[in-house]
Amino acid sequence: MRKTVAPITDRQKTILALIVREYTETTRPVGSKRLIDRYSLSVSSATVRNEMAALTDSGYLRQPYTSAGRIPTEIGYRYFVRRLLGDTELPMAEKRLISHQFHQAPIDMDEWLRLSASILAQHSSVASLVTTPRPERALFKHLELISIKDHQVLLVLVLQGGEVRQQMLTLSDIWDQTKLATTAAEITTLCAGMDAQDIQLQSEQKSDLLQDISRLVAEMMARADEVWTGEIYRDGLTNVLAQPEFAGSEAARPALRLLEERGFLDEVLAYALSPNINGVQVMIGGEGGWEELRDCSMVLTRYGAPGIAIGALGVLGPTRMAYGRTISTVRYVAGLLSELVIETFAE
Amino acid sequence: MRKTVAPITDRQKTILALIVREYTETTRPVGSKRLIDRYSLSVSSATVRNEMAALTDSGYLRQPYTSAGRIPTEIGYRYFVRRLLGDTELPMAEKRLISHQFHQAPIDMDEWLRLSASILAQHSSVASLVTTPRPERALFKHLELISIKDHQVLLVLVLQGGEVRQQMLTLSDIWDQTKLATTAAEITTLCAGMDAQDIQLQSEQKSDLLQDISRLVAEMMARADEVWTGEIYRDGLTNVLAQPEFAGSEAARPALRLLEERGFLDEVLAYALSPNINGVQVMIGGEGGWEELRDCSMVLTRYGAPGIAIGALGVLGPTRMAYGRTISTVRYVAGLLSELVIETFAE
DNA sequence: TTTAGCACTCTCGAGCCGAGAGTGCTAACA
DNA sequence: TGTTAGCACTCTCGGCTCGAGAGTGCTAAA
Repeated sequence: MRKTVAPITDRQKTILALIVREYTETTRPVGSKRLIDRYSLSVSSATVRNEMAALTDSGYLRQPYTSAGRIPTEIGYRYFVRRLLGDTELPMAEKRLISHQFHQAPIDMDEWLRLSASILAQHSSVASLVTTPRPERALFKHLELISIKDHQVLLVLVLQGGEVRQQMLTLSDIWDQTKLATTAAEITTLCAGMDAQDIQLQSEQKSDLLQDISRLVAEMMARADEVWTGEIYRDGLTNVLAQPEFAGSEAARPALRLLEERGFLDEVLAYALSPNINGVQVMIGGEGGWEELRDCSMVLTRYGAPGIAIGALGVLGPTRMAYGRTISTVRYVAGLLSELVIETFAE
Repeated sequence: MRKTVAPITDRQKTILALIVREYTETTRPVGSKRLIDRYSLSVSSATVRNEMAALTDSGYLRQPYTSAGRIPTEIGYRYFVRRLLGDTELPMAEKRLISHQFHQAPIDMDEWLRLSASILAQHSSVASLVTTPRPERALFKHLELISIKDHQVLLVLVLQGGEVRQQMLTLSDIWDQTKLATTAAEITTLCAGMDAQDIQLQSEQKSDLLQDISRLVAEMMARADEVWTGEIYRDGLTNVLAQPEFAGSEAARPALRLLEERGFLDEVLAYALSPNINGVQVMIGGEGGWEELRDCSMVLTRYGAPGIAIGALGVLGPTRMAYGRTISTVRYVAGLLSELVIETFAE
């Protein structure tokens, strides 16, 4: 299996790239004849055959059955994406189109996210995934306590960056709105700009209602840090089903099923958001160890700005996807969203 | 086509019910022989054949091809659901199971809704749909204005019932936090318990910042009334794909696609929420005029309590679904959610 | 090292066929 | 008049064969 390091000639690179390209377009195994017919290669089909045999030995290609055309293996795709695929830019016309859609929409983060998901899905005929942005570390901004009924109090916590979290709580005693407002104002002053830990620490010196509430606030902020409670916008799930390789087969179902599972989403998002990862990430054929994604790939990236707010977005499609186009679309949309995040949240 | 009014004997009713039942279990056309084998009918297969021929003439049954078994038509299903299907109750054991799952979960409306979607989906192997609850008419509760940066102000609007809506706005002048807080408090006092229209009306007598803000509040509340901006929880989309009648065919894809379309969801939810509709509604085979749902049915209902908060939930599955079971599950989950809404929001 | 030629392999779709399930009709029966 | 047994007939479905076509690997010559 360590054959991946096998040397690969320039001509083999060309052929591999052509096969990936041809296969992503036709969804059929690519033969030597087809290759020289379609692309003006200066060698004969026999030579191509020899090179293809070599690429097959090295693990970059495979044959679905004896004496059929070749299909890229996961290794082949990976090599293609990492080495052969230059940094493709989205054509200017498409950029303009997308940018136009963005600036037409109402100025509302929710709508922008929904729109991003929709654009990604349509543009590459894949399923898309966009999270809400949030600060890397939740920082306290403002607290409000609103009496709803008897013991019931609505706690509204505003984080720096404008994220709002609410929670209903039941107090053991009854407090009137004035008292609640005073308490909220007090905490707002005391905790301004603090993170979960700071608030937790200093809550210990307080007493009574003040202590209870600020401890709860600390908890809410800690939760905001570790679990992605934000919304996840999805779109185009059915695009994947429309792909010819999944037609009439059940293969796509488990992959789509995964997009409904919180555990999977948390893991994937955590990966995309991890600070040591930069740029657009491509996971080919379930690299992450998710058996269900065998015939699928994901293209993920982070967006936003460190210190302000970050989020993740990405795409799930067949392993045979137009990586160049998809990657550049994902990158471009992430760029647009980043700008919007900065405009909206910067302080 | 007006044959639906054709008289139908008791024996025919029995046979229709058995065919629906048998077909939902086996997914195959049901023949006369199979029917008397499986169920102890006191007549011969020839008699059953005669009755089946009559039911076919009347439009309740159809044959996929000459001399095959029978399948219920949409008319057949509709008759079955409206007339033959009594008010089935969920078995006690299942009720207990579901209720247990509910009371184990954390006390958080979001989680409950997510859980409801998941229970509905799993329990009937269908795709499910659950909206957040909200008051029938948005009523003002509390307003908060938080200075974020220079001209940027975060407006947090709390509606009666605890729904929170936020919006970022840019003011032409710079106001400090104290001034903003005073303004917010003023509006909070003035507008307590009002609806969108009242606020709109009285905003005209005010001036300056006060007028701008309260007009904006009125707009936000009006929007809350007409468009469902709340989250819609979905689950089990892939369950539909797993149904044998959709295996290896593209038929289910357009239906699932519909569940991603805002326009469809808005219409369906508006229907389920319309006050003149009561109880569980069944839409068979795209009754609403949605061509994409030809082979699908929806089971929808409202939940919550009028005057407090209401929401909608439902299910989308193949026309051949276990209506009894599905309807009672939908009804039961709606009941549980209603209780939770009342507990949480009642005042 | 490249290429032409060739025999060989394997899939895919079409066509064929028999088993099986189910029907409608007829005639007898209660 | 409603029910039933018997029967000839119909149609699908799965398995089978088979030939066309695409593609290969090998060999030998350039």
